[in-house]
Amino acid sequence: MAATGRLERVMPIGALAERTGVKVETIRYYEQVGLLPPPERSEGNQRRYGRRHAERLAFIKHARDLGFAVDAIRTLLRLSDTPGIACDEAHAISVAHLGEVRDKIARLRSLERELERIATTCSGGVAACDCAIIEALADHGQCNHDHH
Amino acid sequence: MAATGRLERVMPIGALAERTGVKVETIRYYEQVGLLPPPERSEGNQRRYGRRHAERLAFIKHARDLGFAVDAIRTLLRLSDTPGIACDEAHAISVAHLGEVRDKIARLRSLERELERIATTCSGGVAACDCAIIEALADHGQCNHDHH
DNA sequence: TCTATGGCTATAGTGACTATAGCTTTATGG
DNA sequence: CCATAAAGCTATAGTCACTATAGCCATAGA
Repeated sequence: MAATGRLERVMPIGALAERTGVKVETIRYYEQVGLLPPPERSEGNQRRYGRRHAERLAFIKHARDLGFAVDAIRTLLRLSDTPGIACDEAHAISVAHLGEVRDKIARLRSLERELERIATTCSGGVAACDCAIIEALADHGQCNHDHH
Repeated sequence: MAATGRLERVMPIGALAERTGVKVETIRYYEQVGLLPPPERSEGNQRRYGRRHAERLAFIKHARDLGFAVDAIRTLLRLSDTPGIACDEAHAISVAHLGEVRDKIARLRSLERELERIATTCSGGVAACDCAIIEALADHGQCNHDHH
């Protein structure tokens, strides 16, 4: 008895992992650090997940893929559980993160340019070279680039 | 006696740190992991560095600033100690690293675009919003972007 | 000689997982 | 109905490249 609905949506951790693309160990880790609430357990103490967990984990994965820190995600999740005034804070978090991403892009671009310079100075195989790459690394003065 | 030259170039770890912009703790860490050879010690067991160490540390710092992994730097340093055939391998390392940097830039650009979309959908403060940012994170289907 | 500053070692903490060891549970086929 | 293989469990340690702490010792300048 106690009919559980037409479709049994409950699944073990491996199925959730496969469905969301998050590794089993990582799911357990997210539970441990309080991102994912502890699910029900089977008689034999194994985790059993439902649709809600799958959705929450998808949220977490998406945010992590976007580079949000676990701590920021904790806040975003809290906001998503409190639909009222969520917007302002969520907006601030995204904007701050966007700023960080843009910073990182700018820094990587400047590294790209210097690496290009370094890597093309000596194209390898040349006997007379001893070695431009290593010299470039040794002598920062050659580079007009401020790694801050 | 035992004249040490016109100029005493020997310095303690703090001076080396200041000169190179690498923190004291990080210098000791580099020694521990075998990037920087153990220097001479004073009577009282304090590290005393010379020009060679400063140069090697500058090499390490520059390479780290460029995003080379400590392991890659170990190889580059080995190559720079073996001037003969160094070039090919150094070139390969730089080119591989340049590839990684370009990958990272591409991924960050696509994140930038999605974050822009997310952050501008709801500009904050709007009462009717509940909340576009959080919905965007919850529903990956909205995003035409493949985080791989 | 006193003292402020700096240096020493050893150990633990960071973030976000990942891996391992040594068990127990569950699903499936005979 | 039971054996077995696959999957799950906990607890702990390892990863990378540092960073921080505690508690002690050395050095330089007044």
